[in-house]
Amino acid sequence: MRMSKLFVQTLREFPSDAEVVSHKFLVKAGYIRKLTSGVYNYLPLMWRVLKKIENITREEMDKAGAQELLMPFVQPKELWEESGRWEVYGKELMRLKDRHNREMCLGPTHEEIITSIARDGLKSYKQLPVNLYQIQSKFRDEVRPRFGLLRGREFIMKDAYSFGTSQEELDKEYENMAQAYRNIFNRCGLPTKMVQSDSGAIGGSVSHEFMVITDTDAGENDVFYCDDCDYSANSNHAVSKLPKAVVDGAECGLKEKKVVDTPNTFSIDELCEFLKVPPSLICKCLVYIADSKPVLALIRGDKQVEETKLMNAVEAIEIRIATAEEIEDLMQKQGFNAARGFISPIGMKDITVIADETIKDLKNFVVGVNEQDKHMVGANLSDINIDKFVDIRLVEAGELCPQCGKPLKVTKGIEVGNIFQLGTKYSKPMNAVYLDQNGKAQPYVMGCYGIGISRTAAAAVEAHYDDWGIKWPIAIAPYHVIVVPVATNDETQMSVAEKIYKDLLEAGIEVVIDDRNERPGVKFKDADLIGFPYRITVGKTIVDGKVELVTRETGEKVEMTPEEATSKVIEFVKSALSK
RNA sequence: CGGGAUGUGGCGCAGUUUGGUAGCGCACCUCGCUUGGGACGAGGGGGUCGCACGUUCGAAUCGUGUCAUCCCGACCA
Repeated sequence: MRMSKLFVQTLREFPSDAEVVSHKFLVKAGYIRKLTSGVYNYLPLMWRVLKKIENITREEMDKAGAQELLMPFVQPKELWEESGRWEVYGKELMRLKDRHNREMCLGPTHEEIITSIARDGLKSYKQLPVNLYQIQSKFRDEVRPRFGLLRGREFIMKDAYSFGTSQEELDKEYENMAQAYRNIFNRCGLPTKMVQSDSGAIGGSVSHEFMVITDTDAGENDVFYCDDCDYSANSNHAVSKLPKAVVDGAECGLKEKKVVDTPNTFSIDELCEFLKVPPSLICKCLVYIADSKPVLALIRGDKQVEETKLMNAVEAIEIRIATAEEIEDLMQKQGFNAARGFISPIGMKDITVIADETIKDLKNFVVGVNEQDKHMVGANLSDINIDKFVDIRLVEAGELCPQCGKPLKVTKGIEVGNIFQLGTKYSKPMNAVYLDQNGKAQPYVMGCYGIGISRTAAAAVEAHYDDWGIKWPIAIAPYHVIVVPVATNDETQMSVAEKIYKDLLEAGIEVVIDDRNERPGVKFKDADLIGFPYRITVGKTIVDGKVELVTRETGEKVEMTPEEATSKVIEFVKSALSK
């Protein structure tokens, strides 16, 4: 490719609306352009990167025995009603009507469609197991799209779905996919961590996420991990053992149960200060709204609630903390007069009370009594009605690994892939069945496996960049090398550059020659920004028969003959791609 | 959904307070000059200021409405 004809416009400045490095550089280097909120044009350079990631994914999926197909982007409401998700999916599902006023949606994921395909085509146990996948655009109408390609509304995803006859078969395919995913991300030059996670709205039981660990602020997930063993988990799923804390009020002189005045203690801090007790002695009571019903969550005062865990505990689809008005409303209905800071399960009727495991160990503790400016001290579990004890606690760094007891660490991660065990969550309601050996109809045991292709590209930038621009791993770089003649009006430089260009092309290397009549500074800056893994500079030193080979990743510059540079690049690229 | 802010050529911005018919840098075109880290000079093309209505002799500028975009929050009693 000739740089003079390459469709790319690099910008002198970062776009004003970009926050994270991948967004900034992808726009500045001319890879993407925003069309509307959360929706981007993939310009030629970007499309080359995306196709490379797609192809690596495709090769590894095929190698793992999966079969590619392509499903429609527009889907009919009827299928979504069968699974029950038309009602529960919420506003992220982009709904529309056709000219006949029939309701449709844009696919945010394809469980419904693939299940309908499977039940039409997979009638016998003899055909199973099967794994089908596609690579396609998805649309999710995010509340707040941001971070460029990392959290867009339209994005490219590889989604695979497996169908089998048993949990054993699913376990096997799940591990098979986990290995395929490791291969894919390794080949993309992106080290990932496979972490346990919550299965969220898609449902199912077992699930893992593949996280790219970065030091940039683009990671939206907290990942807890242990250096001493293999434990790692997303914050919505992580568990831990707690270090020792004061959990018996007797240690602070709170042996006797009584209600005391605690004026203006709206927060845990204020309450602790007033009563001279540590926060670990307080039974914190939070009001949540789960699917528009209030629930009470109890947790030790020094700990925080992980909402996803709580959501699962009450089997809700949506959960959020109650507003001041909702609390007021609740208190009125319950016949109490107390505001935030004094809410309590004591005396509440007809309301679900979920207590975190940390509450179990409390003795002679402090808890509200639904009376303004009062708390009960020396309280015990027998004073409270609790529906169930569940771990609803948000893990914090420094707490102890559930497997080996060493302190856990936390880091930011970008989720680029996930795998779920769906079981019969979709096959049952959609009556997607096969006939077993006995001729009996059985629902498929399903798994689903996703990779955010466009997000992976952005994550690669987050993981590989410097002040000057992107440093693509060779396997997913739009081109492998750029040949830069410093002065285009110098015949020797140009003819040597053209020769190198031609030789590289013939060797199957993806090469760009910067034939623009620009000053060298412009060419070098663009090359660094766009992120070519290698640059061969043909300049003045050509009179000594030397050109310069620059490695973008390390910045290393070596002088050598044009022939040496050519064969080095061929060697480097071939060896990198064979990995 | 709540709060804040912004919409002026492809990108980044000034002008709006104190209405007078649009400007700067980059990018783009032409010529010259230059060629190892975003040169320079000269000339040039492109926008009616998100949109609508209104006030006015006159609106980018004032008013009302509307659309869009971005940031923060939706967080712990």
